[in-house]
Amino acid sequence: MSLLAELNPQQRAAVEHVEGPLLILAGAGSGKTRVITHRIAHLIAHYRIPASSILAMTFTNKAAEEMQSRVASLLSYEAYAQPQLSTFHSFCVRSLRRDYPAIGGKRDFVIYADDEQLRLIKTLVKSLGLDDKSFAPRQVLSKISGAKNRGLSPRQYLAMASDPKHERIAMLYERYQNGLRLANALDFDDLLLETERLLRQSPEVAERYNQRYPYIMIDEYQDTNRPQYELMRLLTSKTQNLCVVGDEDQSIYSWRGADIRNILDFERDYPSTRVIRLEQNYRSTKNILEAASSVVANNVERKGKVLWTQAEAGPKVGYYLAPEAEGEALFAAETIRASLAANPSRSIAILYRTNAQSRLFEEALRRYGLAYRVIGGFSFYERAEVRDILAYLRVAANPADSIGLLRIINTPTRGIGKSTVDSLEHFALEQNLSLLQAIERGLERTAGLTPRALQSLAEFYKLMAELRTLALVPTPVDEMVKRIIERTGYAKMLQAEATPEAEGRLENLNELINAATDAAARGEDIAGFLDHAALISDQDDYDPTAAVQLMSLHAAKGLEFATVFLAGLEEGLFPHSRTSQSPNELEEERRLCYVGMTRARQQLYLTHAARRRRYAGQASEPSLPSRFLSEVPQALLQDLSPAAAPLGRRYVTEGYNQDECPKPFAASGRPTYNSVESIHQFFQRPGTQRPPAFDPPAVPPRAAAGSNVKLPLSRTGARVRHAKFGVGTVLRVEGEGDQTKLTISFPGYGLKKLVEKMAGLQPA
DNA sequence: AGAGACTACCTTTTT
DNA sequence: GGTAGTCTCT
Repeated sequence: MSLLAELNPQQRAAVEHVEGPLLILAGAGSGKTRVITHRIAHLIAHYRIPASSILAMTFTNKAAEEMQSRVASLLSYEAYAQPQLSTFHSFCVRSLRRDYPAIGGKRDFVIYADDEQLRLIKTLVKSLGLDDKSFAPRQVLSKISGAKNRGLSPRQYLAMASDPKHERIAMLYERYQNGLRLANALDFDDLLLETERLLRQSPEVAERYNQRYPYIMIDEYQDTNRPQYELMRLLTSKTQNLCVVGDEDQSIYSWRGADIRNILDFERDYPSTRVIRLEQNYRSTKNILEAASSVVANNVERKGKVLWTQAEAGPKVGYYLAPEAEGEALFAAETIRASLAANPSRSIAILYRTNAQSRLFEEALRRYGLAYRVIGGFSFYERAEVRDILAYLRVAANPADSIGLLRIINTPTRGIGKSTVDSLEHFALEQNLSLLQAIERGLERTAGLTPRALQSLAEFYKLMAELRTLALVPTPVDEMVKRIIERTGYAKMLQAEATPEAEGRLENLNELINAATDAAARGEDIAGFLDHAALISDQDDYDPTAAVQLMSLHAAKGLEFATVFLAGLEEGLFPHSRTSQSPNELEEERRLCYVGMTRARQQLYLTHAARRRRYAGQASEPSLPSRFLSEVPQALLQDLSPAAAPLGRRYVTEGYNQDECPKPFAASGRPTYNSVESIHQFFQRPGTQRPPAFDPPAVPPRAAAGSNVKLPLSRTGARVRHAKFGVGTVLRVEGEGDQTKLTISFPGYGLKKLVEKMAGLQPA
């Protein structure tokens, strides 16, 4: 049958495997997604397994969607029932919303994401009188999360604590869980752990789920953590028809609890496992594959699979050393411009280790008038105004949510200040009440509050009571959102501000209303909408239509591009300084490098800068080349750096300092990266041909832009049309002449800052 | 007592 | 470049 015809023998074996456990070790670009989607389609079309019996877990919602559509396109008819494709987390939310009461849980819990978790930790750190420098909320949170993922209760954690600091963290852990419980909230870890508990403690539910999903598949298996593993075991205790797909070389989430043992132990826990290796790479050229393989070969902890390809060698891997980080970005922009001029539909990505690096690339691309899209960093649902309105919605749905309440109690400002909130919090803590209850009681007995504060509180309470009533009716979620924006005075506050920023925020709120309208149309209620907002990730924004994509290396997992720039290859940045202490973490960085390199189909560029400023502040500091660079065989590289710069010598040695450059793994007795001297020599080699240096578009001094002739489009309020974004409204005009930059609001795309000259705008 | 200006400190990666 | 926390003015 045609489903199998286009597969190689290993892929085919995987697709035809039906019963019993199957472990697919799939190298980068070996057709992993293809195998999963074909297998699902094959199970349905050939073995007549009902689609509804198949459950496939992915890492992101986007991946789930994509698989869904690929499966649908493989099946010649419209499947009546869809296979269940979802992330672990959304699967858990659905399960708990349905069956949590079976173990005494409440269905109407809220999900505390990052923001709320941190807020809760912060208040706890403060309430225990601890110093938030030695107990940095972020760090505390990750310790707690680590403990949870290892299955340790606060008490067990305390028992293991070997110093006062960890004893305190155990205390915080206990109070944190308590805080969640009081707020009727679950964090991301709890979603998994509580579902696990559900399946363990309710044999009836476990039985039902086992029967419901006799066929289970897991994608990106190398990035699952221990609770996910347990969950998987519980779901497959009956049939063991479990197929997992992973690649230990692409395991990059151990910091989030991903446990490589899940791959290594699989064969032990499922003794009848069949193992299939996919080692033929269909994605990249030989040069790219070889370069990437050489890097990852420096890892000790791996099964050591060898990828091969029939593809041609392709161009060499481009190498570029810029004097400054700005130059690195300009090189990318210039190269992209040339590449798009030759082939406008080429997909291009700039990948970096930290999201903060995106800024320079954005500026360079804007300077070249190139359209781009940033994945990650600040997502829509992380914007303050969006989170504010969502917090109103959450509290309306769940009045116990004190963290949410704290967020909105004085936003927009309504005269409930810090000291009022402080005394409310004290009161709530004393009486063991939620904050909203505390307000209610406080109003009754005016507990030591000023008349003015009481007045404001009474009004706020009335507002929340009204919203609560609406939520109970229940009111459609888009109606709720509109009502909140109106009734809280949020819209009025932003209108009054009358700045471009406020305009943008209003725009975002409109987007939120749109999102809510869509949700309502899909039949989602308030809780459903909130779940959706909490579980959506930046990567779900991924839109393959924009030519240039900017994202972190982590966000690039699972994607591919014709051209990839891997930027910031500098010691301390990549590998990141926080990781180079431990061999394990360093190996993870190296895998991350491997993941990044293998995203490229035809052309890969490795770039770094000799100097870089840590913050937007002044001092730029010397950077050493990343050890990963020296792990790429020299023969595969083509040096594109500007001829003018005396490479290597100056940059590499200047500012070199024994402390900054961690020693090679002396413990293992064999150095895994070259010494500074050899890097030095490596970059010294003569005779490389260099292309002529390029001139970035010049930025003339402001005063020099003499002509005050304003193009007709550059006035605020003008309606313009853009080829990609459609019709939008000009919100702000900066600069003059050729340098005129317009901030334009495009419905559906948000705010864009464009260089007028380059953007090709038409009056609309 | 609250609101707005000012300043130190910061940044890994994210479901 | 951004934000959370502190200081100062109303």
